[in-house]
Amino acid sequence: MPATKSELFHLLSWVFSPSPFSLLSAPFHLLRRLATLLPSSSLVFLGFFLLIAVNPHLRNPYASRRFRPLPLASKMGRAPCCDKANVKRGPWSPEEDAALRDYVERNGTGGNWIALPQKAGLKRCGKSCRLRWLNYLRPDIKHGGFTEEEDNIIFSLYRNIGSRWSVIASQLPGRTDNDVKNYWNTKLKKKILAATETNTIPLSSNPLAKFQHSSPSPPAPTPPPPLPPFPLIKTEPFPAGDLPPVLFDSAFPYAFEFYPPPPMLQHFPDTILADEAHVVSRGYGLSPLAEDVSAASSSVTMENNGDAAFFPDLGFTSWTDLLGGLTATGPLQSLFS
DNA sequence: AACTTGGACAACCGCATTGCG
DNA sequence: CCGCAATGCGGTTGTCCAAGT
Repeated sequence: MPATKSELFHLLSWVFSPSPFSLLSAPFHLLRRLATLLPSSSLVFLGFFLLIAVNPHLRNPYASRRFRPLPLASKMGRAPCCDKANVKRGPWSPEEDAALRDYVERNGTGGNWIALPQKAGLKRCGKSCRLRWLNYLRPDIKHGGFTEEEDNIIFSLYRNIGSRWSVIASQLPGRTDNDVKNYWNTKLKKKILAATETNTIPLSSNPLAKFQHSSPSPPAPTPPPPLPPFPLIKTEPFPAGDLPPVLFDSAFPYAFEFYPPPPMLQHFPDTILADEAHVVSRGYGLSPLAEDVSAASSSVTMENNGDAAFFPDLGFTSWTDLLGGLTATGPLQSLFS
């Protein structure tokens, strides 16, 4: 289809000239030329395609992700965990809860959650059953509000290991990772921020003072030992699969000092941790239990070296940043923004 | 009373890891 | 060692409900 000189001129004008007239006219010339070449059905198809392509609402007519079509990946590579078209979703009914509870109490999970729903007579995905059991139906689940003691543990661990909710939850009997995560996101984070905004708690002391037992909790048996001068931070990256080697607490010593550390954080008083002359750290090392828990967790990998996963919403890119920030500026303000 | 807003939490999703043949 | 299925995990979204307008 040889283009006429006039059409070529318009096209080139459109590309190279800033003239609004040529900008307007050239596309129409092209479309007119196309129309003479393509059958009308093709144009209808093309128009429809453009309509869909430029309109996100038409691309995805499903307002709720509940009804979102399966992503392409699930149709090609990775097999879905269950037939989503034939499983019930959404909130569990009391009858479903009873069926699942009865089945698990009588037969256990059998180590196979995928096959369980069929055996238990449930039209649910195995993953959904597992989640329901672990987060809600398990007999040892603790429902109800979190105690101040739990607040302290969560905050201490979050500061030290970040959002590894399963590890944190493992230190709170009866609590699930989902529980802890929701509690942190909806309440505890705000609670701590509010405490820092009252100015009653200098950041150089204990941000958790408000939450710690006042009475009749036992008084601090002994005052904390005098802190070595800042900085006390060892800056080497911590190894994969491990918690950071030194965490410590030039800025928040009292949360640990006045409050007994959670079991996984054993106190190794006045340990000299690194390079003899300048880098000293007091504080908390990992118990064997913690190492097991940590090794079992999959969150810290060589790739992120723990840094990227740590305090992701806080703007800290490394342990060094965080620890430096704690003493240099008001960290909690940016922490929870 | 009707509607809006925001909090709380249950549930889902997709990716990473683990375990097994 | 490899590939696949099952499981674990953390981030995100949906739903319910109470309080406010």
